[in-house]
Amino acid sequence: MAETQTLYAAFAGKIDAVLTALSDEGVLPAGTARDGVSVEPPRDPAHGDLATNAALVLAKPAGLNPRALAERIAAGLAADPAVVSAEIAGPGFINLRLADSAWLNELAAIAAAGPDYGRSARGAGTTVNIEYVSANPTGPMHMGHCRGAVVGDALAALLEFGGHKVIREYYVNDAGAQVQTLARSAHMRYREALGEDIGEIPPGLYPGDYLVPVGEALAAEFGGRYAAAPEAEWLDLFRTRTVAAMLETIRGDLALLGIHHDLFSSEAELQAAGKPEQAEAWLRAHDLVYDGVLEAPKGKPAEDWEPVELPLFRSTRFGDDQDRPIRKSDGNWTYFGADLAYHMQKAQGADELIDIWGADHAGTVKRIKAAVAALSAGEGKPIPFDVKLVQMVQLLRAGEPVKMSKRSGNFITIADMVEEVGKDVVRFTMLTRKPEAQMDFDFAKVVEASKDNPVFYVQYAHARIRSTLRKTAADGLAPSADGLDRLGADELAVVKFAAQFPREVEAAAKAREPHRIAFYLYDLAAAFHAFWNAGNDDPEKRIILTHDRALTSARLFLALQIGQVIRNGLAILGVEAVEEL
RNA sequence: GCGCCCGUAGCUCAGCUGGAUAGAGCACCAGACUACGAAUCUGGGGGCCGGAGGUUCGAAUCCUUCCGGGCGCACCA
Repeated sequence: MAETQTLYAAFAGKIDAVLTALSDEGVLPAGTARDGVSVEPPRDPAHGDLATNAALVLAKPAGLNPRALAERIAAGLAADPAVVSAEIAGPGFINLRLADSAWLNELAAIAAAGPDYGRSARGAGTTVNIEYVSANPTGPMHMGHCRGAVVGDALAALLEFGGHKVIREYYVNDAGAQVQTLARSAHMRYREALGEDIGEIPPGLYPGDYLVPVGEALAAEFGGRYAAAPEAEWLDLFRTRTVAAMLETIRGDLALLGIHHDLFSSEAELQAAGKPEQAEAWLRAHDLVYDGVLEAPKGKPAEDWEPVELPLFRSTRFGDDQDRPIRKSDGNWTYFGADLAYHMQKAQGADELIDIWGADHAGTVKRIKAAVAALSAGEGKPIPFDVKLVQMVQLLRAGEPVKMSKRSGNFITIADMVEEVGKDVVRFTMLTRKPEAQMDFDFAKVVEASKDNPVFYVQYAHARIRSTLRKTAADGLAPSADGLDRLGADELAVVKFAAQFPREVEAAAKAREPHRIAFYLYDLAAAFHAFWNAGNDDPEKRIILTHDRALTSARLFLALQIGQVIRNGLAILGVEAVEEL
């Protein structure tokens, strides 16, 4: 776990040192906050290599003219040997131009860190629990689960790379009415396996034939014992068996996407352990749960609405629109009541919680946030908690929406998708849009091998690099850092882009947005392709120069490191970097 | 009616949590292959960042309000 001192981090430190010096001289008031000070590449490369807004941000608290302050800071920075020039621009930006050696050193840093290049200690080892997928264990994973699964998994990897410990968790809803329906459906298949003619699966039960093997297994295990027995004798048993079988299926489906959770938490076990009761008792003791009557729902005509007294959580105190029941009128826990206790349980094993939910659950975000906020007090510590909503994916086939009918059990499964287009395409494509925006997934487009398909574009850049290295290795040419000072402007442009990887990772981790890595990789691939193609116009710019082995080795070294950065980025996304297409 | 998300080039989308003249791809126009992999690259046109106010040195970004689209709004999970 090498922590690389990256170029951007190094300059942030240098700027900070200059500010400290100015503070010592009395130019800056002591204790002036430096939070807003940033170091970033300017949008326009003509402005230089790095820019800082330090003077703009600090001018006001220091009571100074921004440009005057900028001159003091720029003078301090210009003294650094790695800085070729420090110019003041616009309202008070300081633009730095760096010596080529500074960038070439970064290339060496990539080589030294290898797969750890870009890894950050920013997370400071704090534990983040990410709950994602958590699909009901009533059938195979289908398309609707896919995006959240990929986004959650990539976010987990991103946060790990960003210096957090991560718990990947799956909440198994094995306690409600739906899993009882599942058990009854399995019982039908069980009777069928025993030779009974069951005809059509009755409406309300799960018709999918994925339960056929479950029925067969039950028949093999129990024979005819429960065929005509009253439900009370087999319901729990069949539920347990069937849920276990469904979870096996789901684990297999997730594995196809390269997803492996650390923890599967059972709602039934949570309830059996009395966790919701404990939560309720604590909340009642703090006047956060009371017995009350909900208002009739608005917006829809409430035909069958009846006022009933229920135990209500005071979520309105935390910004929700309505207090929310934690138990149903039959005394059982509502989904929310159990989920509340579940979040308390998760908080005990982590410093921070993240839930990845489908957008169709947006309406319940406020209440669960309210619950975690309330329970923070009970845990004696604030529990940072974020719910990431993942919007719908519309499946298309060459522009035409794919019809899916859940009722008939005819839906596109994740296994179908992976089989048709491959894991890497599914994962990368799901990450080429910010999660909160709706998205189309067109089976025809995602397998297209062209530059408007980012997966292939990035893979192609990597494959080109690997292909070049294979070819030169066969000729006895090896990458070498010895002649790096001979690299020119075309090479440096790519290096400068690659050097931004660590800050992209940090920014993406901070924002919890893995899709940024996908976009960055696309841009990095573009920078490499541009560099490559310069060799088409001018043969002297090709990587392989038969008349100059030293320069070839230096360029190979560059290519090797660009490939490394692409691999590191793809690793975060869970996408394999291929050797050839 | 209420809540959440979205609205950026003709189309599909980025925009580094407030920075400089708003960027990519597709499409369109004009170019680059006797190949280190052209599945690529170079150049060009194309914008009231949905509208209107506000906050400040500075707004696509933050606040208010309207318009348009999506999702949700029960003791379902």
